[in-house]
Amino acid sequence: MNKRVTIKQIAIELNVSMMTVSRALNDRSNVDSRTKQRVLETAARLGYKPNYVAKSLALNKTFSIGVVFPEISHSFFPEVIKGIERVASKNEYQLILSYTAENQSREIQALQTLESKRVDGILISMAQDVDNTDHYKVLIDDGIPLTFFDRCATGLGASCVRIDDYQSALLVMKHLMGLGYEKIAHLHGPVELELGRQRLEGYKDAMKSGNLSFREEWLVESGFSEKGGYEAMNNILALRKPDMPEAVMCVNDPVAIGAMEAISLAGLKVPDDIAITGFTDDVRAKLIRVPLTTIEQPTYAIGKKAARKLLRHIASKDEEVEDIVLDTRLIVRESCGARKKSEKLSVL
Amino acid sequence: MNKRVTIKQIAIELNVSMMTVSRALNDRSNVDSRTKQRVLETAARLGYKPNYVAKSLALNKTFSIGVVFPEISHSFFPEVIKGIERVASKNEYQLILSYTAENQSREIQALQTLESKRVDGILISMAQDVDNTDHYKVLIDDGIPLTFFDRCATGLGASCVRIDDYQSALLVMKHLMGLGYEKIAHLHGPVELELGRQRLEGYKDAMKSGNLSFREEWLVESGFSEKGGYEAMNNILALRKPDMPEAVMCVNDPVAIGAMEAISLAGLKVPDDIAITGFTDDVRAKLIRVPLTTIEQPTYAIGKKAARKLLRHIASKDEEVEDIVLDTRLIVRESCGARKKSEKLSVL
DNA sequence: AAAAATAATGTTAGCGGTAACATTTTTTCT
DNA sequence: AGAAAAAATGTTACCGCTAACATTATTTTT
Repeated sequence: MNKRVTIKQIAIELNVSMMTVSRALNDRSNVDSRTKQRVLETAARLGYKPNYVAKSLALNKTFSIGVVFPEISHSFFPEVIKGIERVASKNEYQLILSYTAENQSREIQALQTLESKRVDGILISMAQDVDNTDHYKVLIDDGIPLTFFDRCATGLGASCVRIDDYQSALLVMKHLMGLGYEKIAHLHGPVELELGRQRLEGYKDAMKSGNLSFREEWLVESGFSEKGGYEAMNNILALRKPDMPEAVMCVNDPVAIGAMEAISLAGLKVPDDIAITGFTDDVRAKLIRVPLTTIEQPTYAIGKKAARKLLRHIASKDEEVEDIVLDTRLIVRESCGARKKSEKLSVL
Repeated sequence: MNKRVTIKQIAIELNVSMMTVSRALNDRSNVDSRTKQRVLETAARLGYKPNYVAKSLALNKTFSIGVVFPEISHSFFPEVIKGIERVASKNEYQLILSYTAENQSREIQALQTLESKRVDGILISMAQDVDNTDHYKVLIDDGIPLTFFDRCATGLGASCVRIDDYQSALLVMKHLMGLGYEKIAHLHGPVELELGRQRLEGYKDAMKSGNLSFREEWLVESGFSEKGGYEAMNNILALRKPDMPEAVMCVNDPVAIGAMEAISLAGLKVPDDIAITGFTDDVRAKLIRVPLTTIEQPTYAIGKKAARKLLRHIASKDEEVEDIVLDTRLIVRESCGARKKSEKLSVL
């Protein structure tokens, strides 16, 4: 391995100053075009590779943004990251990814490291068990642009790109209630997260507006995983017959899938015995035995919008803090019996 | 935003030299314990955050590794990355991710940027359309540890973590042939990739060893996507009846899923009319209407092993170059009729 | 208690690049 | 042609931190 080529060596080679070389390499205006030419040639000949570490130190800018996310196994976050990557790479930013596994301490650790790496900004989707926002405040106080996506912290003066969880929950509930379901349960996400609260509120308000009373036992926290959904559903299934809900609105698709598994193992059928709804439109939602009625989120767009917003925050300290809310869409499949009913109708 | 706290400020505050502060912060042995105590306290009080950019420049080490991968939408790579992340974060390395979208020029660009960012090493899975390996050689010549995973370039003296594609292909073929299929087609991946060639060789050798003749029309390149599988399958379906294969071995699950779509749209049934096999065990494989017989890869383990190997290369220039081959397993589901047949058997 | 060994701290220089200002060269203008 | 303006290049200092060597303070040894 040859010693790394530096600007200095190019300068010596051409008998000019380092600054001239630097200017030529960065395509500044005030360099003689012939000089620039010679510099470029020599750089190529010697195999010069700029050292971004040194450049970052001198410029106090790293051209990298941190992306902190809680989960990677399911389809939502990879797709969001793809959107982020698209925008970042177009703007010559690199992504430093940190996975938190839904764990607050890992999240804190990740943010500290990213700050020490002096990333120019951070995109973050909160971990499930985050119970306070001090570690975000530190970053904001230190002037590091921070933009949330999907799972946002409120009241910190940071931008956020998300869907309208409350309205989307209403959408789902309207659908269920329109199909005549009255006893509706909700496997909800962590109430520490705004997203969990909003979907829960949507559920409650929909029940209220439909004059439907609900039992406390119909509210079970499930987290966001299949396992959580499975266990939460088993709590529901353990209820006495008269207390058993006819439909269950799940906080997301993995939970819904876990719940369906529990229902199936209990010898019951979806949607005949219990209707199920999801949220997210996981790749699996349309493929499972009973395709899942769910909310479609503009996943890729969330990533792109979030990245764009962050880049604007990076470009200007005065960029306005925004709460960007993207539209969702209800996808009706078979897990609530709607399709079947309409099929029946068409047969009539 | 307060000005950033540096070692210098701590040094002035305590009236010691910067070196003493540096040593204390890095927990070196030869610092008076009381001094160390005072430094740590002051650092905490002032809100000192180490600047890794400066540290990296001084030490010529960035504690970050680049991960270059071609696809993120399906489940394979996210799972591998999860494995990589696990090992990296345990060793206090950060991941800089670069997504190439199966595109060689993006791959080249990504590698250049990573080199300029002076990552300590790079993990890479080749893009589909890579047709030469010069850009890898540059890195290797520059002494940057490079380890391939899943899709490896051979003959470059770089370590590689992968499965045995040839043997796995044989496994699939043996299964099909054991079920009595003789007219077997293969939707193959790009032959530029070792992986594509190996699976293709496995197919050919299996046919040969079974004394089965095959037509050239049964070999169709499909790439790695659903769309590619769909289109390639349509080529097969356009064959005259007597030339039609009874089974199709697909290079991976997305291709198999695309192929099944094409078959279904052609009004045919899997496995009754045509049997299908996949490769990868995508999350969807067991969920689709006709669950897919496929090869299970130790995805997470590939990530972990690759990361460990790379870290060892980083730690020592003398680390032996290895070709690490992990075991796979055939998962028999219903897309070849095997399950059904055995069910029939049990009824008898 | 003086010499030797050890521990603690300090000094200098450099990692590779760039901003800001200074100087020299070239061009433009009257 | 000489002054002024513009263009090209050079010099100095610094970004924040650490290695390597130098020095000073402390402890150990006989």
